[in-house]
Amino acid sequence: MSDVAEYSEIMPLQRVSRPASGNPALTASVPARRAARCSSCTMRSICMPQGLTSAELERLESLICVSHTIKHGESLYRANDSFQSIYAVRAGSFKTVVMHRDGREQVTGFQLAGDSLGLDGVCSGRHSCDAIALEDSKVCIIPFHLLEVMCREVKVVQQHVHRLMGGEIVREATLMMLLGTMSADQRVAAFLLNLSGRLKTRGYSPAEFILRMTREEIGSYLGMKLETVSRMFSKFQKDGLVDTHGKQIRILDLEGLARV
Amino acid sequence: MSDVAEYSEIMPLQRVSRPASGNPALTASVPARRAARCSSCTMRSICMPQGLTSAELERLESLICVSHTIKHGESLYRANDSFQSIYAVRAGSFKTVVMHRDGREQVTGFQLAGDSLGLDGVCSGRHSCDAIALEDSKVCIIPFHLLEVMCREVKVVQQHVHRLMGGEIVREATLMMLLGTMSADQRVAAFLLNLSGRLKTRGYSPAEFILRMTREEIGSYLGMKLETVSRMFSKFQKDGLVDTHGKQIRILDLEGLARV
DNA sequence: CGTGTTATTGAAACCTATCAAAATTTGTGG
DNA sequence: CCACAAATTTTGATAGGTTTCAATAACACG
Repeated sequence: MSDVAEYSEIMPLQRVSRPASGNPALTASVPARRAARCSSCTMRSICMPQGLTSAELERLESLICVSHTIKHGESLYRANDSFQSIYAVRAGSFKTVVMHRDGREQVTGFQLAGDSLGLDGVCSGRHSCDAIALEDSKVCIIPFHLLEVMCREVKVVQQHVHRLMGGEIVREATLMMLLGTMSADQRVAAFLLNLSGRLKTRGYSPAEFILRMTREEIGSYLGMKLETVSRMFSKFQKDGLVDTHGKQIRILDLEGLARV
Repeated sequence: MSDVAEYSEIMPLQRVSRPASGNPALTASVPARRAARCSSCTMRSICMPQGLTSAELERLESLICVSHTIKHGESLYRANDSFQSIYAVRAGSFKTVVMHRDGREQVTGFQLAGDSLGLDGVCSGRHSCDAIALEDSKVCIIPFHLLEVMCREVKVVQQHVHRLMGGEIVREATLMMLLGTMSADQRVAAFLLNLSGRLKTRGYSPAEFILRMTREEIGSYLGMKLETVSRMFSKFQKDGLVDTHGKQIRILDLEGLARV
C-alpha cells in the first residue's frame, strides 16, 4: 500500500486570488478566474506545446484559468451543454460517457492528469458526452475561441491543437479495433497495458496502481458486463499475470499480458 | 434498377491541364497537378466552408489539386505512410482499415463523395490506417501544411478544419457506442440508417441504393462475422423492413429499422 | 461461359450475458 | 473509531447470441 502509485492530487494548486474577469457567461461556470501557472506544472510536458518562446508561453498561460475542484461524481460538463472551452486535467481523473436515447450509456474514455477533455464539442458547438470526475479533481479551463485566436498567430500552438485532435481520432480508432476484434480477456489486458503505459509516461509506476473506476465502468468502456471484467481479473490472477485486490492492481507479467 | 441511387461518378472532372509544380516530393504522389474547381463541384456544400469571400475561395482552390482516379481496390494511402495531405472524396467511395500486428484487421469507416480522408495522420505525422477505394474513385488533394497556413489567416477556414476533425471524433464515438452496446441486428440497422441518411444529404434516394462494400467489410466495420451480417439482412427481409438483392438495398420501413 | 469471389443457410460449439447469492469494500453517522 | 448501510466485487449455474465450420447458391469478371 505504501508506494502504490496514485494518479491524483499531483501538486498543490497556486492559490492566486484574483477577481473574476468581466465576462458573466464565462464566470458563471468559473467562479474564480485565476491564471494558470503552466511553467510550474508537472503536466506541462504532456499538455503544452514544446518550443514556445517565454513570451508565447506567458500569453498562453494568460488565457488558461484553473477552475475550482470538481468533486468525485460531479460533472465537468454534460452532453448538450454549449461548448465554450476545452480542459486539461491538472489532477485527478475523469470518465466521458455518451448516453443513448433508450437510457443505455457507454464510457468512451478515461482521462488522467495531463489529458485533454472537451474536444467532443468542437464540431456541433455542443458537447456530445458527459465528463464526470472519478475522484476529486482539478482542471485547467481553456476558452476555445481564445485558443483559436492564438492558433492563428502562433504556429506551434496551432500544430499542438491539431495534434491534440488528431490524437483523439487515433485513440478512438484504436478503441474501435479493440471493441470490434478482441475477446474479453484481450480487451481487459489491453486496458491494463494502456493504463500502465500512460501512468509510466506521467512518471508513476507502470506496474502498481489503483483503479479509480469501477468494474462496471471498465466493462462499459470495453463493451462487456462487469461480471465478465471481474472474471478476467480472476483469470489473470490465476495465471500469475496480475495481482489484484479490488481496485489495487499490480502487474506481474507485462509481456504475458501483451501476449493474451 | 433504373432509378437506383449510386454514390459514384457524380460529375465529369474538369480537365485543366497544367504542368506539375516544382515540388518533386509532392508531385511524386500527384502526377498531374491541376487546380480544383470547388465552385462548380456538387460536393462543395459538404466539404467546403461556408461564408468565404470569392478571393478566399479562389485561394483555397489554388492549394487543392485533383488527383488521378484511384481504381477499385487500390489504396489512396497506407498505414505508416508519411502524412502530407488530407483528401476530399470527389467521386466514388473508400474504406479505411487498421491492421493489428497479428494480421487481424478492422474497417474503421466508409467514406462517400464529400467526405474527408486522411486526418488520422495529423497526430503522429504518419497515417494510422489504409484508405482503399471501394470502386473507381477520385479525390481532391489538400496539402495539410498549406491548409494550416490558410487556417492561420482565414478564420472560417480554421473553424472548418476544426469542425472536420471534431466531426471525426464524434463519428468515432458513435461507432464505439454501437460496437460496445448494440446487438447484431441493431448494428446492421444502424449501419443502414446511417448510410441512408448520408446518401440523402448528398441528394440521393435514402431508400434505394447499392452497397459498395462486401458483407465481410460491413461485418468488419460492425464488429461481427460476415455470416451474421447476412443473417441480419435475411431477418430484415423476412420482417418486411428491407428488400435486398445482394448489394442492392431498398429500405421499406425506415421507422421500423430505427425501432430494432 | 466458366471460374473465383461473394452471399446465403444450417448445425454445433463457444463465449459472454443473465440471474442469483455471498463476500468484500466503501462511505457515513453516531 | 466503530458500526451499519450501501455499493461494489466475486463466483456459480444457466441461457442466449454469435461464431465457427461446412455446403450450396448467386454473382461478377475476364
